[in-house]
Amino acid sequence: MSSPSKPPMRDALVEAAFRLFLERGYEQTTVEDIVTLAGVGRRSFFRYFPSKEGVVFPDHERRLAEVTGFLAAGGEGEDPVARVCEAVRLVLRLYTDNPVFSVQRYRLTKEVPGLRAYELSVVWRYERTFAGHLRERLADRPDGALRADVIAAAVVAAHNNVLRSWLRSGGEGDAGAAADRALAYVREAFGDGAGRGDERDEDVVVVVSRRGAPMWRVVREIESALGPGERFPDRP
Amino acid sequence: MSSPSKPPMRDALVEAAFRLFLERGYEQTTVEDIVTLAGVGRRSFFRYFPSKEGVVFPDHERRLAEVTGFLAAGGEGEDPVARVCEAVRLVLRLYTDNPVFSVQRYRLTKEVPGLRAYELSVVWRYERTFAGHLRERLADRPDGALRADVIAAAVVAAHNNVLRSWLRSGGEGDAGAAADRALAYVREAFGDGAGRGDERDEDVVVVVSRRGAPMWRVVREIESALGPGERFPDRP
DNA sequence: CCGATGAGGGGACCCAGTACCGCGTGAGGG
DNA sequence: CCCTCACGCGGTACTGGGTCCCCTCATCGG
Repeated sequence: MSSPSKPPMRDALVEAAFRLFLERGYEQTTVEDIVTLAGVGRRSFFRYFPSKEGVVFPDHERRLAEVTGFLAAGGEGEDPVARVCEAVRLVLRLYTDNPVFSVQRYRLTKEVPGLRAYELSVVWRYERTFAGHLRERLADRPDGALRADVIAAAVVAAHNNVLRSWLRSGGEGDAGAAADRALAYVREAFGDGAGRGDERDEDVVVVVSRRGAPMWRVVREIESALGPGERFPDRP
Repeated sequence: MSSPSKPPMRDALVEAAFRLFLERGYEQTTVEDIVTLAGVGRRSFFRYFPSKEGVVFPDHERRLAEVTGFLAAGGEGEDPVARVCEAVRLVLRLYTDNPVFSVQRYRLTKEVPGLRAYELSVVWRYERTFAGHLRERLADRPDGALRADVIAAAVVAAHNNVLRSWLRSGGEGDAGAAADRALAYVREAFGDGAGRGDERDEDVVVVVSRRGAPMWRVVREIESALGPGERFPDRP
């Protein structure tokens, strides 16, 4: 195992840190204060957390690894967008499984700019993981990388929207159901997956926007969109 | 004016900072080194930039203010998504107007995690500005806030995708045109923005996605998209 | 009994960021 | 002409996050 039973010292540090952060504020608490309360050496703090901000998000590193594994374990024929949506539900669960802790942390990150920045970088790593997964599966599509990036960002934004309003409510309500609704909106927006490759019946998708143009211009635009040499044949 | 003529000292600091960053690396350069090269006091550095990272993104603060003003100046009847897309084009121009500087900075941010985090927080502020604008205009829609957040994230992601590939290419190619394509994809995904704008020059926009379908099916789809009774006439 | 290993502690150090003060300069008023 | 007040700038010292190096000590295998 890579994580052979949680060291109790780590938990003691998180415990002590949050006690002090909530009591006197994040910036008014030094690492020295934390390790003193926890009864350990200052050096040990940085053995377990990369920075003072890191102690506020103690579980994300592991969850990121789990998410990566979850995506890699997906079957080949599966809808990658659906897979990513399930993965983001895993992330949401990291919050909803510990409502009190998450709400406390939310109150901190809302106030302290440094913590917001740190959280952004954490979320960014999730998003890049999702985008990477989608990029691989959408590589053969036109603008596959663009689609992957946009869809990943939309999924994360939907997750964040649901999470934030759940946190603002103090951890009340069914965040999971709200996430399902939000993610359904996203998937619908992208044609239920500009990613949903071959399970769609239609093998043709056409979008036409016409604003009083003569029809021959419409035809010309379509032909140029189709590429050189393509012309409209007669119908059977 | 709120910015009464650029202080030359500020530019000298940026100049000196980038010279050293590119020469010996970001983390190997101290603020002391920068101010020594620029021939000013250490204290002055922090008068002009909030942090060492700040000197790498010297223009974003002003551009953010401009974007905020641009969005606020938008007419009421306008498509808010279109407005946001124009705003993000403003952000892109901040990069494309100075290709060499942007590419140099890109090489830095790519390597240094601290700079990536800082850039994330900068981008986040743009995104929240966009989302705030959309939230106001979509407030009456069901799930208005969700849509606003997701669309803002998608727009930013499209921008980032275009920007990154332009930066990776060393500043070659027409990033503006690529951005138009990418943003068109986003607007298409969201129903062309829940209300299209008519400020575009072209009176015809056609997007065709073909996946090995027979041409007559393409034609049929287009005709059905055009509405009942519409048929393709002969070209002149 | 001894050497190796690894977790933890201690102290020195670097540097970003801040607070405070002191200096020159330049404009305006007596 | 001088005084002074404001202001841009510099210098110094301090706090605190983060790193490095070395020490201790416990455990374990030989």
